[in-house]
Amino acid sequence: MPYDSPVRVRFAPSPTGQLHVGNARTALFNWLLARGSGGTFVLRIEDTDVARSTRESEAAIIEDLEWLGLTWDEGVERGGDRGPYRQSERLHIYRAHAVELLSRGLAYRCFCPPEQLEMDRYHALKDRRPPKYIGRCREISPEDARRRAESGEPAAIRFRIPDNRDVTFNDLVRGEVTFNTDVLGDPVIVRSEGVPAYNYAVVIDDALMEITHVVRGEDHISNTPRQILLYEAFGWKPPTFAHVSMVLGPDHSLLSKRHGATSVAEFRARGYLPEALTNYLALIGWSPGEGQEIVPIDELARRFRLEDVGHSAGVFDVEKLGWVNRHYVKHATPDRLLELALPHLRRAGYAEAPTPEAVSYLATVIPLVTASVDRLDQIPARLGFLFDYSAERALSDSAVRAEAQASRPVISALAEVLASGEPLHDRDAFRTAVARVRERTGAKGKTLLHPIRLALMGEPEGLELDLAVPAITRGAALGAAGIRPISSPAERAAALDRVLGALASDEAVPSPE
RNA sequence: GUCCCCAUCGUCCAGAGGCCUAGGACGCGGCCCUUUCAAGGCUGAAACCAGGGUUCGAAUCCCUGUGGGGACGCCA
Repeated sequence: MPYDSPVRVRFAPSPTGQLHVGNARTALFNWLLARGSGGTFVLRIEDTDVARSTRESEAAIIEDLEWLGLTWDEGVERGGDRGPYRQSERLHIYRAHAVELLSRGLAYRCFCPPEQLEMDRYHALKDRRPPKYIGRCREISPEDARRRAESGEPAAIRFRIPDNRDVTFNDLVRGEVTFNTDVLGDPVIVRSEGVPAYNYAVVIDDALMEITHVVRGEDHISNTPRQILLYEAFGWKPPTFAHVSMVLGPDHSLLSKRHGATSVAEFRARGYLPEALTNYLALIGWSPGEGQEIVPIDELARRFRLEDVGHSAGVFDVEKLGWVNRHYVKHATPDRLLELALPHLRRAGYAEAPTPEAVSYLATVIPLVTASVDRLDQIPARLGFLFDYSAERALSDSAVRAEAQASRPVISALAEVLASGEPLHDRDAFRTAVARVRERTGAKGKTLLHPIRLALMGEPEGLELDLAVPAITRGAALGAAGIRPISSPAERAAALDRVLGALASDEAVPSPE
């Protein structure tokens, strides 16, 4: 049995910006572990960086977690009996524990001004020494230190790291890891403003919140020995640690903004589905086995084991995310698709304020293009043939224009047939019209359909005409129903024929070029 | 610089000494379908970082090297 007691895990973001997909993956792994084992998932906000933390970021992160479906049982906005869950509201707790450490001589006051520390660091780096705190204030007597602090001299509190000791822990994903304390340097646990520092606050919180498994990014692995020493100082049993590998960009550096979208919010805005993102994120550094790739989140929770998480960093592959997303888009219900696609259509200016009729029209037309789309924000472009028809633009490519000019008879015939015939409400009506054009011109195959496509859709490629033409016809019948008006097939054919006619008479006159 | 972690196709994973002439997925190429582009189906190319051990036998274990990543902060 992998986990003897009920698992309590946590995700502890600092509200200093958007939720990064790498952190989202960490949150996901925690969530999967909790859900898969009937454990508890705690959300704690680490807002001890007063300068950078904002309530806006906190709200944004919470929104993203909820959107992803990574619900938490205990924590901010949900409560629980081990709160408060915002570190800025736990200052008294940190203070009390720091006083204890101080009185036991396990911590000491440090009066080194920040500028001094910066210099130390600079020189250490220059002399190729580890840039750790050199311990200048280590030996100040507690009495002196207290006097200086009470006289108003700014003092941080540092934790005393013992000399030359091996600290070993058994990492659930990496196995046994050992650090010697000599590489460590005494960390600040309480800043001179009285606010706790990360390495200290996490320990207090994880211990008091009874976290059993600390699952976090590999970038924290070298913080672990310091934290273990802190647990020991308080006589607490450290949790089990599990450091999951990092997520990299295509160039193998840490995934960052210069690689493009990195935040959950951006992916949401681009029209990725939450289940696609969680599914894909789970696939970085882990595999459900049996060659399966498309696995819904509940199933992931059932199969996920920390022991199976890979050891090496993984490159974030937008292409594969796109593939996963496409899968979920294809399987989404029409209603949901409509709801999700509407904002994108609005932004494109295609559907500012659609009437109920227009909405039900859009509901029929959106599924036509979803199979060919990786993201929902690509839907407007795929639907451009409806809202954005222009005979002039259809002919802007010279090769296309040449073909169209050669096919002018087909286009003229089409314009005539459509001017007098029935609207092309369905595919049979369309095929009948095509047959008439064929009879009149003798054209068939490509020479028949290519010009017709160009005339009706304004594009040499795209959706099947059998599907597109009825959609155009029905859209045109709608008029201006809070959407951008759609011109009818008859109007389109006439327009293209007219432009082609103008072109022909222009060319009859020798051009000055 | 010091310490820590890591190392299988371009990418993500499978592989826990013989089942490996290394498997799957994304992507890429080809073919099919099709009036077009996609989608879909089929198919192909593509990897065990190097060198030493251990062993009858190593992608799998050990060592060294190399490469990549992380950390060393009054950021988290």
